[in-house]
Amino acid sequence: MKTVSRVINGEPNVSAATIAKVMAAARTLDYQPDLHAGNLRRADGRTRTLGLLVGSVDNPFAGAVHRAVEDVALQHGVAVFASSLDDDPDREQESVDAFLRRRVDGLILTTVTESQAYLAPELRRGTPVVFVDREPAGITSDAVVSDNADGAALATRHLLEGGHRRLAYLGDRPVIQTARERRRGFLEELGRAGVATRGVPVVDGLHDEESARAATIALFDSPNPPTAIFSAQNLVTIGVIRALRELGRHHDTALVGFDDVPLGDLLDPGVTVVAQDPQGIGRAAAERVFARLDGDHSPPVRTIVPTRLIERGSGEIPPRREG
Amino acid sequence: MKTVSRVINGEPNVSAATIAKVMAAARTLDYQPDLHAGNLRRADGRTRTLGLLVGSVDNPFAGAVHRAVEDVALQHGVAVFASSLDDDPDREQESVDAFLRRRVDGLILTTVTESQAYLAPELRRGTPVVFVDREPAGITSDAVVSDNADGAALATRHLLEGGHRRLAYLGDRPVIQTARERRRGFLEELGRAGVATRGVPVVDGLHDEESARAATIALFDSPNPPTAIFSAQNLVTIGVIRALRELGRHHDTALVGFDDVPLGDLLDPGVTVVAQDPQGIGRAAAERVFARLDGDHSPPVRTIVPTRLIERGSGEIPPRREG
DNA sequence: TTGAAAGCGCTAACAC
DNA sequence: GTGTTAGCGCTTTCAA
Repeated sequence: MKTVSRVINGEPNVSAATIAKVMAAARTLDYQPDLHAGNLRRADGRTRTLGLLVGSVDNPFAGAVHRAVEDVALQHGVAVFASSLDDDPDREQESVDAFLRRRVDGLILTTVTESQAYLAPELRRGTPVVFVDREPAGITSDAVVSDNADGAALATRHLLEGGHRRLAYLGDRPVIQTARERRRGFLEELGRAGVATRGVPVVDGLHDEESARAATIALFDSPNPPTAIFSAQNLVTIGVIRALRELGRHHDTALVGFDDVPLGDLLDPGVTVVAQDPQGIGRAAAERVFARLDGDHSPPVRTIVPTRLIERGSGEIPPRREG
Repeated sequence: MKTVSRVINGEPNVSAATIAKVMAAARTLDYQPDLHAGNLRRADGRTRTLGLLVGSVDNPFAGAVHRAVEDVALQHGVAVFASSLDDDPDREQESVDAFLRRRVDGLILTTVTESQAYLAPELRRGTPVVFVDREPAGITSDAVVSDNADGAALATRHLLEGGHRRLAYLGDRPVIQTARERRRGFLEELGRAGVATRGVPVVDGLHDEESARAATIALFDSPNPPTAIFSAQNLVTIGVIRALRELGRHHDTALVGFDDVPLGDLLDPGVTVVAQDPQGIGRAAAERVFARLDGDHSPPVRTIVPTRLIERGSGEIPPRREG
């Protein structure tokens, strides 16, 4: 009997006796319905599956985003494919293709390609695409991001208010949209404060602890080293901390990082950061996907998840007085 | 023409002209093959999909495992579903069901159920199941684990060799197999060293930073507090560190943790740990799955990934001399 | 309340 | 080299 389908899906109009028989058989055979086979014919065409692309699944920011997405997805009976981007445009394309070939119902993406126009056909087909962490280019779709320029300005203002005038910027590669925004926020805040930006060290292209560490050491190998550092990324902040310790400068050089650092409150000094809210970002992104799936056809939304300054000590170190 | 299939899959015996025509059409229509539809009929029945269940995707240990699994899977063109267990047996069952309904080719599981016998039918069906971090119960299958008892003994021996005799154990809930193993390793090592275990504080059931912090504070609210602590889990270690600082005891109480702690080398004192190798565990587990899929039908293998002691300071603090 | 027939998008097997 | 036919496990539609 093909009434089996009715029983499995809990549809009405089946006699109790039939239900019992089918259930018994299912148990004996360890039957598990094949979701994908059903989806092939099902009216809504949903695979109850979602694709998530993050920086790397082993990075704490991404982990928090992932977890929040999973929690929302779980409530909808949706499973999530997770992949790591590694800031590699080819990997982005391959991951997205892999998701699409598996007919995910929605996409939550951190991207590194110059343009995501390649997603236009999929968007037209009705697949919800939500960008997280970084905003899309060459295409318009929902996005959930931190206000990077604003957060960077907040960090910078904090240092300026502490009396610093010799600041330095250390950040990630400018191909990354958030890196550009954070640098912009830093420079604009200096401008607003009337601090001349020429002569301010702006070191780009740092991607891991080691390059940040080396750059910091180089920075201090100059006649007039900065009294305060704004490090615009996670790993960069850690590299800076290592360097300052090596130089014995961690108690006389102020540091504010963008994005929180694990155990940042237990270090000495505590690490002052502009923290993002990765959980909030993940949740908002997943909710956006499900709203779209539920028929929300309003224009694309840009959701900004606030950042906040957490003072822990390193950002409150006053400028050195020099003779 | 249904020769399309041949072109898409790069099969031989198609003329160049036909290939070109098909490719052009595919491009125009933004065609993406439906992997699942194909799988329905394909001989090998592979979905090129894998299910991974970890403690929580936002925990650093799990993140590293996940990343390693992803890297191996990627080489095989396999996408991975990741879910969080939260040490909840119901969640385990639901996640596994969700994976099975999606016909994953293999399963990599951290479990918390008392018995995983419920997987027997799936195993008989030929789906490779590899247990990670914790060993299976009620069923036999491949497993990739750290040697928990051995690692705990290593940590304990290190403290004993430092001259400590008043040790304390702080660990996770004993429903968790690794927690039991680590406790066993600790107690057995004390026995081997001829240290009486009665009177040694063994605090179980700690699951997060806060409970570990409270337990540590309680420990010091006694006439003869320990001079050395073995904390048998990640978050427990962090809770202990917080408590020791609050008590001003972090420089006169030795501490060795099981499982590494982020930035453990930057704290003061540096955190001595018995580190696991989550990357190695993830890689080995994924390789096991693919070996099984490639036809390896040898008996189940238990792979032990070594732990290692990393001395950073906290574990080398000598016992207090008391008057 | 139940079942039979068709078809989802693809691949297998076998013609042509 | 290319096309045809059948069928994977399910849901849809419609008839009984």
